[in-house]
Amino acid sequence: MAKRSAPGAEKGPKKSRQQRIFEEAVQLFNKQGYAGTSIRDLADAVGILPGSVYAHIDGKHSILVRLVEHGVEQYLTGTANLSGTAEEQLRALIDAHLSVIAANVDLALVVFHQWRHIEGADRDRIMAKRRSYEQRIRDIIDRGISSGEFRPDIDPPLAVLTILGILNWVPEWFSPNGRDPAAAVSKGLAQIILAGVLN
Amino acid sequence: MAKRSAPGAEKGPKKSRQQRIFEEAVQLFNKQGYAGTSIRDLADAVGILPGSVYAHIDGKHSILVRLVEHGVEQYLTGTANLSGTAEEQLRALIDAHLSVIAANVDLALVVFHQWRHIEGADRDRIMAKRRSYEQRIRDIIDRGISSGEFRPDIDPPLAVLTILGILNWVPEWFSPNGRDPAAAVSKGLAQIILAGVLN
DNA sequence: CCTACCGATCGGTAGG
DNA sequence: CCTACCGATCGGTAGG
Repeated sequence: MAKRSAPGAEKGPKKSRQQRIFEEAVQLFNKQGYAGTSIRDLADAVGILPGSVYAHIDGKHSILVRLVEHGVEQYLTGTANLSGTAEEQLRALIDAHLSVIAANVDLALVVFHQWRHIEGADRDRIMAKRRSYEQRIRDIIDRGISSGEFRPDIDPPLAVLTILGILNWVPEWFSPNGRDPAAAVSKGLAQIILAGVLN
Repeated sequence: MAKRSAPGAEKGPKKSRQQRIFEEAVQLFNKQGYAGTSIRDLADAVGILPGSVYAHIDGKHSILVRLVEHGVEQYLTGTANLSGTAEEQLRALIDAHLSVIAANVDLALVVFHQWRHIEGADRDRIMAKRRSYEQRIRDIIDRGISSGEFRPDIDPPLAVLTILGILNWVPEWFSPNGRDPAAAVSKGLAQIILAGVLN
């Protein structure tokens, strides 16, 4: 009875049931893992019966692929238009990366932990996008070394992995409701990262 | 027939079947996740029947708890006796941490990805050990700032999370058979980390 | 989105 | 460590 309210009475924007399923999947995949989450768990979470889930999705696996791929793409689109000096570009990338994480920490955790459950062509496609993002960082490092902004003794591949490690570890501890807002974390991490690479 | 050879004929040291189960569990948990790995998978991997697995272990969950707890403890024991200046201690910790990872990258991945499947008292106990390790890093940072070795404008909690991020991201890309030996990675990461904190 | 259901697989156990 | 088995749950489907 309380389920259906008048269309104009809802507080937030209307969410499709499919959208609800994806959102609940993020929480459940995070808590129980992909394999440990059943279609029945998902159905319970959105308030429908197990068989009805298939009216909205192709299968359990396609939920995971869509979540991870969409998640990865956010990092790419957030850093599509970098300009300025290498230092400015690196600062902008750090900020964009942390904005994506902070916007949905749970999705970030799904992206980094559950992608191993994806195989074959889906995995190849997603990995290619991740590598493309890593290359974006690599290009900034190379440019910074060439321009003399960054220390010449830096090992570029290792620097990329270091920066990725710092940034991708953030979802493990960051809380949107914690005492550190995302902007403060971004500023602090940018300071540490830049201190390590600047000439 | 080929299964049982004369006791002295084996190449490596004798491994108990229990040990074999734990080793195969590391691989399987990594590939399929804890929930996605069945007792039957484990039994197949060690060459016994599903029911026989319970002659060696208490249950599926106890395998996970033991792997993760043992894994976490390695980081603590590897850094139990640090001495010298803050810089020396930090270098030693980085080296010890990477030695533990390099000794068993797959176990490291299980530790960092599968601990979420552990709940209750087991989880509390393991998390306490993790926090104890983090405090060990924190103490080094604090000491380095006090002594003037490290930059005074460092945010200690953030520095700890940065270092943990760099180190704990290593299992995601490190290959023991890759072109970078563990010692080279340790040296490179130490250089980058120290550059970020040294005064 | 529900009813009703499928074959497969799950963790685990009794008794040897 | 095997034989033989248990009740529970799994992803997914036909037909409405």
